[in-house]
Amino acid sequence: MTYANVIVDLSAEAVDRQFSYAVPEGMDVQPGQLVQVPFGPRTLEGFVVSLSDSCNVPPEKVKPVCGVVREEPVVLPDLMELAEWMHVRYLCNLVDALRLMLPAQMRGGRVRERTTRWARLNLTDGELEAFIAANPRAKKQIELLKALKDGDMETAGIETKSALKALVDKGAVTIRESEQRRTPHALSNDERTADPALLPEQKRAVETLTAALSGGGRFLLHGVTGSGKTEVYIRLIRRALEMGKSAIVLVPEIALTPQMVAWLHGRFGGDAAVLHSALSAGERFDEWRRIRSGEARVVIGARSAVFAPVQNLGVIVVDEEHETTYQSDHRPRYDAREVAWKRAAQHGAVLLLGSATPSISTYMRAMPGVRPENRLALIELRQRANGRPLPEVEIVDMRGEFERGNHSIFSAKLATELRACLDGGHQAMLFINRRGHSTFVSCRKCGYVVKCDQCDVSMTWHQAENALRCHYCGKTLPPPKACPRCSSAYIKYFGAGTQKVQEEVRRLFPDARVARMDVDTTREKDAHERILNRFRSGEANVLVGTQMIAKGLDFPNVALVGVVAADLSLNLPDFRSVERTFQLITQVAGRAGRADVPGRVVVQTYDPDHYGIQLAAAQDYRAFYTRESAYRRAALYPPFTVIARIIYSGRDADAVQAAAKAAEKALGEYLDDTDARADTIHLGAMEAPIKMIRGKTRWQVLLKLYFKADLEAVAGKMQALADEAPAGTRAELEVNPNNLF
DNA sequence: AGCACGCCGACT
DNA sequence: GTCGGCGTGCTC
Repeated sequence: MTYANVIVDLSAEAVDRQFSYAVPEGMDVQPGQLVQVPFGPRTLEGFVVSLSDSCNVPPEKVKPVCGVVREEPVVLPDLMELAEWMHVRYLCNLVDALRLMLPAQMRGGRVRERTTRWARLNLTDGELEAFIAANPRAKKQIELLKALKDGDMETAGIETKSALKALVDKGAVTIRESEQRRTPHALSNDERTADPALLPEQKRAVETLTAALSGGGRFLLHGVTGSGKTEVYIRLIRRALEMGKSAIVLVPEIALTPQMVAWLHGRFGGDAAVLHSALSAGERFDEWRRIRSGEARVVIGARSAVFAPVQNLGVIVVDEEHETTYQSDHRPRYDAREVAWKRAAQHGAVLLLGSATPSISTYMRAMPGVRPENRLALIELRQRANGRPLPEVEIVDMRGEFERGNHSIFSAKLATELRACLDGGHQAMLFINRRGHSTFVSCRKCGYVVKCDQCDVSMTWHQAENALRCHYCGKTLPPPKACPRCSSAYIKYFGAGTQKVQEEVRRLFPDARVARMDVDTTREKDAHERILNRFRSGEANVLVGTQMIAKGLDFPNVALVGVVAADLSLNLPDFRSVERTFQLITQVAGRAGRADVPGRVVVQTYDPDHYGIQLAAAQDYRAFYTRESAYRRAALYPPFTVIARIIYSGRDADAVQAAAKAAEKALGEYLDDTDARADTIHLGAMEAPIKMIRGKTRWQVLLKLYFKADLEAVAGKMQALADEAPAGTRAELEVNPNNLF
């Protein structure tokens, strides 16, 4: 007797274990398959994790597998192993990890191959004539038969369905099915673009990397903006394909990197598959199948593409490695960079992390003294591919502007540069890391600031709908006419967002054609592309935007980049705020001067001496790394410690606080009992920096762990505490989260 | 996750 | 006296 050990497709800790089912005679069940099994009173889908000839469950309890959802296994052995690794690493249910391995719609059999049905003539010429003679009155049928003599027809295109049915019943016509792919892009190989020449630096990088294709290796490609990292990826992938291997390219967000997609498509044509959230269920499924079958061997996608079912993996590229989107913010809370590391190791593949501004923790692994198993080899590209120098960056002290009576959001310097840029027929990008018009609304008499009553954040004024909006829960309010606290009429709108910048450009430069790109203007489908196309074509000559415009864009005619308010991200209550600011300024500055037009960058700040801003302006990553890592080490922040927290939330503020306090106490006792106290800093229970979101009070229990601490054990304990959150409260464990708000 | 079993309050 | 609240336990 064969038994199938199945994980049922239910995400609950209580059922996240193997259940054994008998495999009925004649049913072909394999590991990795999706099957249907009886579970209590109902029938569920489940993943077969293994087969065995015996089982240790009383025989009367064992029920049979009732069917297979798909013939071929959906989770290949390597991905099964990866899921098991994630289950341990991220303290998630195994089923949560398994679910990532296939398109969501595939579970529950909600998508299948799309098939086209074709009608084919099943008669010889002689039989056809005999048919006509025998059925002279069947005009429609005869017409159809004659049409089919010229070749098969799609049944969808045949109007006389009754005639077709009659012919099929008589055996004169047969129906065959063919699989049709809903591939969103069909680029033939002859549309491919040619290879540009490589600089010596790029060439050496490609050589080093391709040498590692046979045995594997881990690399950090640190290349200044515009240094041609993409070209290095492409050459490496090409060599992998030549060796019969496949490649995965991870990008932060497909919608924001249309150019990367276009480049890969242009170079790899039909060998490339794209996975992104905007695909329809059918398209996603078909792309997945193209990868699964080996038809597509280059996969590009956001973080979940790290689970693409490629065979014979040769390389995983993680572009813009420092981006926070590689960390999932919901369960399972995996980090695609870590998963990529693990998956590359499984296959002896090359892992290539690329960035102009690597995260501090990644760069640290490329420094001497790191243990070999954690080590990344550093490859540097110091020159821009076009031979141009990096753009010149000027810092403007906005305090001085204010003293000189310039209360505008543009310094004299930025205004002059923008004027010159437009007069020269060039384009400009203005970056401000905040959407909306005014960032907060406050009473000049009593200092009251309008906050969302559901969230602990100030509300932003949006001009288009003349409403105050909360950027956390989306709630809107009409702007107050008088102060809600002191009734004074002196209500003032402070701070600037993208809308205000756009408005000011229009006011001060009537001849400018301004496009704006932020969450508000890109809600509609394809809006990203439309806005970028307007700018690329020159229809717009100023692009105002949030971080969306900071990454990866390559517009040759951009001569000026303005960072309108560099401090916005600097003063956030998070230990990574300086790192974020440095990355943003460096990245956005890199958008200027990418082709023949020299680039200029103006950075406006109220904190001009801050090292984050100074070193970003100097575009000196190494100096920034040295400074920032010294700070992290001294302040015991990651990557020198691990921060773990349980975040409690719920409508009942007292219950949330009590739950957090109880967990604090339980955790403290655990640390004492296990002698882990010395390896950790127990910061205890406290209100979260944002005390409320969507009407739910938030408390956190914070812990820092030194390297020597047993992370797995302590995090396991914290997960157990989170799982025991009392009714009415929710608890979530976060290990090194993206932000600590 | 569901669903059943099971022990204490307000109601036809 | 019953109907039903949701606490605990089980699903191969």
